[in-house]
Amino acid sequence: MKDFEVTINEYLPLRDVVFQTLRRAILKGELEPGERLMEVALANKMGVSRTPIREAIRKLELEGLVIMIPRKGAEVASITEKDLTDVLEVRSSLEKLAIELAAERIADEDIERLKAACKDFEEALGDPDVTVGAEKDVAFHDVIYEATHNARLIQILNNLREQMYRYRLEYLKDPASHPQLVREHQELVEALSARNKEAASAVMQNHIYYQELAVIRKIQKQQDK
Amino acid sequence: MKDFEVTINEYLPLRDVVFQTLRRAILKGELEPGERLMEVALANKMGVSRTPIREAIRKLELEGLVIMIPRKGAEVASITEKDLTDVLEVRSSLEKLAIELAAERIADEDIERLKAACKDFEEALGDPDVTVGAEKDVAFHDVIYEATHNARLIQILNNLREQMYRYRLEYLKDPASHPQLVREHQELVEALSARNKEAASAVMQNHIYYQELAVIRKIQKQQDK
DNA sequence: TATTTGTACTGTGTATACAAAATAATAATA
DNA sequence: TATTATTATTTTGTATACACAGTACAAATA
Repeated sequence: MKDFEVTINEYLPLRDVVFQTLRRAILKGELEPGERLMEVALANKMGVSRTPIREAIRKLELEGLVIMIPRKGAEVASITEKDLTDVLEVRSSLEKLAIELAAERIADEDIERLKAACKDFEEALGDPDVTVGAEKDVAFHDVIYEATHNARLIQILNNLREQMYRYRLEYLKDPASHPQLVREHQELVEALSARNKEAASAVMQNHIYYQELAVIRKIQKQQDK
Repeated sequence: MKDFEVTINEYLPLRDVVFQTLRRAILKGELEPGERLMEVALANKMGVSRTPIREAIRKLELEGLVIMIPRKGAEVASITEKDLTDVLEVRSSLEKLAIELAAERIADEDIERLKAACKDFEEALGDPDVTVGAEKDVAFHDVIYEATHNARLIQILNNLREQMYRYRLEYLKDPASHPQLVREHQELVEALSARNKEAASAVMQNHIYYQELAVIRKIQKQQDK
């Protein structure tokens, strides 16, 4: 009867569908900061009742993506440059921790996965659609995250990364920077293969630093206009 | 009419009351890991309907304090030693970041607040009720957190600290360690006053280290029994 | 006896109903 | 005309209702 084991696994409560949808919309900027999230309107638009909407909002609230005004409802939290630099400050510190832990703990098979991910990224840069490259970049860094074997660290880093979702493409848009990115990835692979903590850390700090510059430049440009 | 401006401010939706209640109960261990959170039962016990209960559970879910089993409901997440060491690993890294940022950014008036908090803590250690000391310890470290002027960092650190809520008293229970704690606090005050990043960082790392030892000892003792 | 089928029951997932607060709009008054 | 009262309207906060999945247990069947 094996043939009928179709994966009907993908069960998701409506609240989680709504949660992910709203989350993505906020991070993409489709829902603008300050915009009110009105339950009935959203419910109608998404073809569900208020209940799943409200439960999704509870999660967004805890994540800080929406703020609640008592008896007035939820509105999209506005992200200031300060918010983002705060995130970047924490993130770069934790990225440093992650790469150091990874250098200590990475398993041999993960090194193989890392090499593959590195190659994938390089190839993806050829694609005119930058999102392809962005995805492969995420995948590469995910391998490093997982090599830390610290679930909590991974969770926080993923969250911080998502906070910057709408800027994630910035550092890939300029093809002139691609060779450097590839080189840094390769250096990371090398350093991790050699379990060289210091080298890996140094490369990573540089790697992150340029991404941050790109993001901050972008923010400031946005604010000017 | 000033006289009647009694702070009726403290409006809290039921969902948040429920959230805080459950959260505290889980962190204290009153709700045991693996225990099911059944909505009607909780609703009856707390004298509310299922709705606020469910919304509170959504937040607990995102925080990782409960895990959802599809169509079966929520149960209290079990915290393993691995979970806690993961938390500690991240926390000590971020405490290091925090103290360094604080050393760079602390304002003069915050140094005064810090000195006061330091004294409060010392006095509180005389109290036979260790929770008093714990509170003052939290207050002291809060001043340092705030001195970082990084809201996101503060939020994450507060969260990590709460994860260890049930172990927070361990390092205060042995009076023999009190002099060292006080000394370290004083050294932190000194280093921060002098804006000496390296010194502050060194003291903090030591300070955290011993707390971690106490917590880990406690966990292992719990697991043995 | 072992296995299946049916049935009742429990509890979640979602929708709807109702009450109270906030806001906007309109009428009334000085 | 400006300002206050009054009334609708909108929207949240909370409670309740209903449908369906999951489970346990008993009856039926081989």
